[in-house]
Amino acid sequence: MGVTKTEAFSAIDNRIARYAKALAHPARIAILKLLIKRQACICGDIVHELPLSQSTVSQHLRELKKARLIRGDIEGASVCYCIDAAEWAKASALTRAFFEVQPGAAAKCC
Amino acid sequence: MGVTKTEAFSAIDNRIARYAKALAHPARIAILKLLIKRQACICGDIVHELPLSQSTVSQHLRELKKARLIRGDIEGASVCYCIDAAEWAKASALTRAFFEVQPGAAAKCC
DNA sequence: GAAAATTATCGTAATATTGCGATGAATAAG
DNA sequence: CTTATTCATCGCAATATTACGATAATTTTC
Repeated sequence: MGVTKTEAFSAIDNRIARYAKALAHPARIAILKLLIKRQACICGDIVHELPLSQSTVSQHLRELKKARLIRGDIEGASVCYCIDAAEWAKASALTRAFFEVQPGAAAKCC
Repeated sequence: MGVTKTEAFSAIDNRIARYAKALAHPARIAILKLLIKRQACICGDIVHELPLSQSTVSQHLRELKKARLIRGDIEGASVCYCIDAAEWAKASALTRAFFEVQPGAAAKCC
């Protein structure tokens, strides 16, 4: 149904999935990398760096905002985006914890 | 268009996005956790552990297989699934590298 | 104030995702 | 051989995603 049975899964699992969903598109990976690289925030420069239309980039930024990974501060006529450090740390920690469980134990199948 | 401009982004960004997409659903997080927890692989036990129908679980397993994060070995009438250790390590490393760039520098906005 | 620049949002189109029941294919059990 | 078990796949319905152009809302510049 294109609709996820959110309530059927744990809060942690939903949260990891939420972060993963935000990263599930190369454009959003590229945007986040840009925001990190320039440290200070960027506005519509992102549009010029990506091979996508302005409206599409805006939509991706909105997705990232929805996942709380970035913030956008209005700066005159333009908007300044940046990584939300707290949420970023949370996403990083949860994802790492998820991947780090039993690093080698997964090797053998049946 | 529901279609991603894959060719417009770097191989690394596409790869991270591919892994993230596989993790972008709580059911798949739960499945992976199960596979890790039981070390050895499982088959349709997954269906009994999740509040989803057999066909839906099968579809999620297929997604995970598409991302190469798991493998499925036929074991008589049933199928044994397990984490693909090599790919798992790659996903872990790429994701970690992505998150670890400039841990604190993202704090300040404009 | 009028024109230009910067973003967000709306509308549309194409495709993807999520979920389920039903059906198939394969092996195991009787 | 027939029947049950196990799993994948098909078909369907509802919704979501990706992308773009057009438009609207701000703000700056002239």
